[in-house]
Amino acid sequence: MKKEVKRKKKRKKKIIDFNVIEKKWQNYWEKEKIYRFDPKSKKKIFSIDVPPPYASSGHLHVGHALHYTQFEIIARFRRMLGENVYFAPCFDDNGLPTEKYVEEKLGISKKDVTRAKFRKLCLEESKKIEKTYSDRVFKKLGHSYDWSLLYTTISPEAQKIAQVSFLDLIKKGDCYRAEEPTIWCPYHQTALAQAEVEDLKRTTQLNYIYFDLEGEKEKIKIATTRPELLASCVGVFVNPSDIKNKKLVGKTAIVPLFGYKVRIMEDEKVDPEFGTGIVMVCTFGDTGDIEFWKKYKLDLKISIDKEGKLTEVAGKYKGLDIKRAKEKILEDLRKEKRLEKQETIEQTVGACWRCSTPIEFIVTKQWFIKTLQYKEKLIGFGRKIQWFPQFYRMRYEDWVRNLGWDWTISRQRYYGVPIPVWYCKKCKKIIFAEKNNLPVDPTASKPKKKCSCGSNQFKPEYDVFDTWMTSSMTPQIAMRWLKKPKEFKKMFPASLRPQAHDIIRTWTFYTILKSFLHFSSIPWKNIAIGTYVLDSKGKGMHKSKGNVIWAEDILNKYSTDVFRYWVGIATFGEDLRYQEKDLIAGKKFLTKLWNAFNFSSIHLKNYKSKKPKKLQAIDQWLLSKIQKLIQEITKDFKNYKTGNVTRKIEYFFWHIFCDNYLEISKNRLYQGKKQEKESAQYTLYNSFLTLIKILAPTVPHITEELYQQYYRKHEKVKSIHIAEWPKPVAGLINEKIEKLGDKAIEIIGKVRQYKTKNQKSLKAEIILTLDKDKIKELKPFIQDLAAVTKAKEIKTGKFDIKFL
RNA sequence: GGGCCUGUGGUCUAAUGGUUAGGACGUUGCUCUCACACAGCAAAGAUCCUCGGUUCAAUUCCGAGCAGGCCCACCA
Repeated sequence: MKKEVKRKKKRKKKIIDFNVIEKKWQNYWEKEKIYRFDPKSKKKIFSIDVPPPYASSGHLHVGHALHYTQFEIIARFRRMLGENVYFAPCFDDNGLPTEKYVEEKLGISKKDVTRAKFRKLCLEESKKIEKTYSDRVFKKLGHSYDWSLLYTTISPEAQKIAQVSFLDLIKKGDCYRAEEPTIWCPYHQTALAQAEVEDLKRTTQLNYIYFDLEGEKEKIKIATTRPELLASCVGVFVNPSDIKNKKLVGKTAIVPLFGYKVRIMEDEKVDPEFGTGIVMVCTFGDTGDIEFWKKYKLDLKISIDKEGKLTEVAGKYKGLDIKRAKEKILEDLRKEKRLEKQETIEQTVGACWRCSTPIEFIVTKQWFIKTLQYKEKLIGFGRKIQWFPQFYRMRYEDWVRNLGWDWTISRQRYYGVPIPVWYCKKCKKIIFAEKNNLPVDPTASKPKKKCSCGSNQFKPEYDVFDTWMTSSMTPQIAMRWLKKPKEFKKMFPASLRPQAHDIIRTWTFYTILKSFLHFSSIPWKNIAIGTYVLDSKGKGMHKSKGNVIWAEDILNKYSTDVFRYWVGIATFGEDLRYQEKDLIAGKKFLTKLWNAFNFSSIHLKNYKSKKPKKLQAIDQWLLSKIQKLIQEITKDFKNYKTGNVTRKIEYFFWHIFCDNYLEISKNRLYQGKKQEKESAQYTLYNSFLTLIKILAPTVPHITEELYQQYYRKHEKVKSIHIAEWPKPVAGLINEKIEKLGDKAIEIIGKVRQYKTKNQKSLKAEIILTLDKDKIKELKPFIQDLAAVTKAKEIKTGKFDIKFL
């Protein structure tokens, strides 16, 4: 009972109020402009191409918070290394998510209001969300952005850059408008890029349909999941090696219900095992159809329109949507006894990544950027960039190699960057906006000059750009390509692009593409792929699975620095399982750091920053080890191996510094002679300062607090975050002394073990007997050895311990 | 179907071509020792996924397999 009371008292005394510390220093950093980028400085620039987050008003997933904090730690490290860090915060407020949010929040549909009005509403809402987001997320997480460099993807500057990019590519011949089969979402009624298509698993009916053969009694059976496309059938194919069907080649089939004739041809791509081994090609059911259509120059019969309804090509089925048309056509086939059977099969189809509506392939006029002809070049540029970890480069290369389409950049949406183009109503000529008038919204303005045909009547381009058209220019937007071309030149290519691996095929690819097309340059020297957070069982976190951990809950429960410590154990490119015990360990670590500081500051009260003539052996031992630590973690940081950094510091601090060095030094600090004490104080001062410096990028609040409490008055620099990163001093590395010190610690361990086994208190006084050689060797450590093991006497002989 | 990554005590992980495979969490015992019981000390706990190969020597290198994860493609 007494014990309990005493325990509680003690505990109360030592608790750190993280909340107070965090707010205090966040305000201080802001007030003192600690993280300002200095455009005039001659220091080496480290520029970061930050992923613009979509500022959702909802909660923030731990994975997302980790991702943004992970490279923020790198920014802090580089700043302390003495580099001029260009770290611009940003928001992505361009595109469908914003449209959807505004529609939901205001209870309107974009179709109810004018385009201009809707865009205005989107802008207003984005601004509001971004404000709360930056306060609640970025500042709360202690991020060190230079807020004066903020940009948003819908800002006039960003729009201008997207439009300039477009015009430049038109000029270079890398951008064109064409009527092509395009990936189409019938729900959103817009074209999509290959990257926006996701797999959708579903069960469907495979229908076996009889086709007549011209001039023959025999019928053939064709299996299809899309009977509604019968009206678009433009050819029938079999595999040339398919014995049972080969005889059909060259004959003519008659399409049921519609009665027209199509040729039967052969192609190796046909799988003789699927269905009946006979395929009908329609324009268009899937990418295979497009391939056949192009390869054999088949007819074009468009039977599905932009809204997903059947066209006049489908005759009496015109106007029906895909689902109804399928039902009706199957019904009619059944009536005509042309439907042999139906099989239920599992099928994966491409679907719109936002609404999961299966995509269609529709021929429309769209704008494209050339990609296919540059594949090899783009792979080459990918190799000029350093990837962390390196294997992710393979993902990029695989994607580039397998590209099947040029990039469709036009979207049939409302909110987005407009395509700066008009069409002459009279002669249909395309009129491009003038570069110095950008950004321009063609629906709200007119070309400055008449068309060359003399007409003054124009039809604006209503389409807007794919959001990646802007996002692919983030290095240019972030570093003010158009506004400050001189500074831009100094910073480009950027130093670092941090990003998630799931958007290598989009963001990475498009950014490299643009940089290649506009500048013949790589966009950044390094790309670091962030950590992907899984749940404790190793599964991805998804709202639908109910296993999501919210960052806010963790921050409230454990504080920002504890959260950041957890971020610190992650390594770029490696998955991390979320486990609460990791946060508990982080919390313990910070408490230990706090306590070690309390101890140190007591003994450093009257410290005179003067290096003693001779450092004692144990001090040399610690200083030697710390030089190596600095060497290693500086290298690890440069290679984005942040997990190693944290692990190494943790081990050093806990086991070398606290468990051994401090314990051994206690005697000297409490009752040592002047010389001994000064040596210990010097070492303590410098090693602890080094420790909080190397921890500062990861846990910026507590390290600032400790720095300000004690070191500021000695070191003068106004924040630890702009203090100089420790440099390893080669002269302090001493292998011999390290080995001896390690041996002394080994002996201390043995003595402790012996005492525990014999159920003696660790304070029990002993006589320690050591080999003659060992005593000689360990002479510099004998005094410490005696003090820590409570050895009254150290004698020569075989290793032996006697209790007094 | 193709590509990439991973596989170490109960759990999470580290290092390593050659002594007792390191640490954290958890478990057990002892100790409030003057920074810290959110601590210290100690103990128990591992066929280093399986099978082959290279080697004097493999948990480590190579190959195959199994399992998990991710990306991509195909699916008429």
